[in-house]
Amino acid sequence: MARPRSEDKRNAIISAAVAEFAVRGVWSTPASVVSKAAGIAEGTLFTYFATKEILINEVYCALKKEMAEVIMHSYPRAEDARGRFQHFWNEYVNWGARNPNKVAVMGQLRYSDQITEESRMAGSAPFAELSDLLTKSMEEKIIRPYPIDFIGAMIGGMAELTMDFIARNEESGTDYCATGFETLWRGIALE
Amino acid sequence: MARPRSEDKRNAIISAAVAEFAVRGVWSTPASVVSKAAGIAEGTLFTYFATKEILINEVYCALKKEMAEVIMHSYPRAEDARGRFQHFWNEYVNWGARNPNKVAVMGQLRYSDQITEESRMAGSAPFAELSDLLTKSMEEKIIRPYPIDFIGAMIGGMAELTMDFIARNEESGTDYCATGFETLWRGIALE
Amino acid sequence: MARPRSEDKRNAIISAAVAEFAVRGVWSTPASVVSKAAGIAEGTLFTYFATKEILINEVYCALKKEMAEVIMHSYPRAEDARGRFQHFWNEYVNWGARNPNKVAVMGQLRYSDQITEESRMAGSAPFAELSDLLTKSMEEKIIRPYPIDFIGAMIGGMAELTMDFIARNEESGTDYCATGFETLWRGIALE
Amino acid sequence: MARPRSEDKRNAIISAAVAEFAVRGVWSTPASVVSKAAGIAEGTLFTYFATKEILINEVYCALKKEMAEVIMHSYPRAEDARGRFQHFWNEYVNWGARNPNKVAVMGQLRYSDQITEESRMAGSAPFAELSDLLTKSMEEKIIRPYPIDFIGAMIGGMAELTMDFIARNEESGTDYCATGFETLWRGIALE
DNA sequence: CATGAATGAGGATTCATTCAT
DNA sequence: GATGAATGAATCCTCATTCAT
Repeated sequence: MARPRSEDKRNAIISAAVAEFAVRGVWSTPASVVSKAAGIAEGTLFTYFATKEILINEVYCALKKEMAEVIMHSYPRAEDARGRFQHFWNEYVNWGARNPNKVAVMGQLRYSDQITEESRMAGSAPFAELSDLLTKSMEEKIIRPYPIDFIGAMIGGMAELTMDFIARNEESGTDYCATGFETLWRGIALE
Repeated sequence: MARPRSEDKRNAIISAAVAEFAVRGVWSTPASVVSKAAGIAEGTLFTYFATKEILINEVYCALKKEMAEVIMHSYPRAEDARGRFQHFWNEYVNWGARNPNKVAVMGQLRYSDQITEESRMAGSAPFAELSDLLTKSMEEKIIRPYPIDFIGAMIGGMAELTMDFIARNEESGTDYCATGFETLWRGIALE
Repeated sequence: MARPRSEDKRNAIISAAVAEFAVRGVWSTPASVVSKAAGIAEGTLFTYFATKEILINEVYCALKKEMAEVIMHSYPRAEDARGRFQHFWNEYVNWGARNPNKVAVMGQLRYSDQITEESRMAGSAPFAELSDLLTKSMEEKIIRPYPIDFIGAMIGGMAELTMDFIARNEESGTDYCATGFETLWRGIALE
Repeated sequence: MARPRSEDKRNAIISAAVAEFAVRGVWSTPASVVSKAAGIAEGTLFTYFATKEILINEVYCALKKEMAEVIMHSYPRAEDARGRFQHFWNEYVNWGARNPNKVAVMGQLRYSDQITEESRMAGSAPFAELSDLLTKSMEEKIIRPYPIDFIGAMIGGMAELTMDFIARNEESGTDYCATGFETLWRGIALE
């Protein structure tokens, strides 16, 4: 299967898919709506993504990749553990607050069984450094000795919840980002 | 008098819907699959639930109601705040761990815009006492003065994540229920 | 098949059917709507009329019979041909103008192939005397020597059209009934 | 460019619809029967006519248009009023006699409330010249001063009835077309 | 006999995917 | 490669009729 010509078109499709999926729901959005939103013909979509399921998986991976890029771009390898956690938290939460559509789509996809194991692995790869940070911090008794994936899930879950609050309560004076991080940190940090 | 409408059949439909929705996804499960699983004719489903959307809302309400019953059944009004939070946590988390299907369906439904405002209100009504507990505890400086709905969301989110871990790691020796609660409590409690 | 108990209920069903058929169309009106309008249970309708098709045929016959009764009730056997034609015309047209629902339903049924030959014959029987009048008038050179069924159809068609105009233009000052008859009579009368 | 939408196919659908509607009734003919008769897949019908209701309206307009073309094609603007009326009558009646299916369908659609006001206007537009003829003839005291729409309805009603007789009595020696016109003309003409 | 729940064969669409142009 | 018409299986829902109560 040769790569189709235009990378631009591929991206347009993914963007359109995210926008439509967020509003209409992943499972209720016909492929034809995505292609129309992307400004291409119905059939063209299938030269870029052979099936709708593949498109969905690619959307998932694209979103994960974008997230990773945003977060890792300025990852402060020089700071201490807490600082690095906070950096991760801030970048992730703020990215989510700025991109509620993307968060909504990730929410629909995260536990879907249409996402292949392959996609999940591809999606989590860019976060390896974070995983390292977790392991090291635990060895150094900075955070509590709980199962790593459980802590990871708690961080992720709390962050998503937090970005959701920010996006839905823009006018509120509360600094959900800071509040969320403090709560989490008190929960997992030693001492 | 004709055959009365059977409460059993209604329940069978809801159970079947939960089972199928959990496995195939709410939006990908045809009404015909639900009726077959419930052991009734396709048309019969629609004498109990006029549309699929209504069925979905009723499933949501039924699940919320069941959760509330399980949790509130033995709610220890005599204990102190922490004890009552812990009771809520334990009952909720363990119910979820025992009923991963139901949790999966609730997860798909929670943010769906097919759930009407009416259903949401009906679903949250039985949890009024919990909401009280939250307010009072905050007034009494037992928990931190964060926005109540934010704290509520954190409790709910952490609990769901925890029950998910229990269900998926049954063999593990970790006491996720306790770990989760401690983490949460350190995060939100004052002192 | 024994005749079911209540003649009242039978009539209620037919009235309800006429009312609903007129508004919603014969073919778009579910039997359940008719039974509800008649104030009986869905199943009960079928003890009075075994199938919907039979109900439709019975409605047709009932309407024809009512028309005949109204027209023939005061049929002036003493008058001359023109007078008798005019009587027929007036009674028919005015009945139709007073009962637009019934006219609408007859209009839908007249050419339907769901009306059996049997129903058609039963429906035309009460008009035998009129048929006689036509034959005699032709023999006596009062009306033109055209095929009798053609003249009959012209009378019927003009009358229906006229009653329709009356019903739909109640406020108009025009005496459609007289105008229609004059037009018809000039057309078919000799001299 | 993809396959262009085929005008032939569109026409085939309309023809098939007329044929099936005439035999089975407009409301009792499933869309699937029409598509099969037209030799296309069920889904294809809906790329030409988004809903069955739209198909029905298009059938109505197509029939009206065809009628108008047949009648107006050789409209004798040079002749006197009676001649022009007669031309209209002859063309209309003979077209109807040759196309009993189309007449049957028009009969079902004429008073249906599924025909939109838009369709009715589109359908009556080509007959404007006829409407003029009516108005002028009345001003010139050629026909009687009755409401124009009433006269129009009488002409139409008598014509339909006449074409119906021709179609159903082909073997008969009677010249229904002439008989019908004479009857009508005596009825509406002055003098 | 009256009731209305139960049934399941349709019926009008919808939509992922294919394929002629 | 791009297009969008063509396809037909699948879906939600309707409704005439049956039958348990």
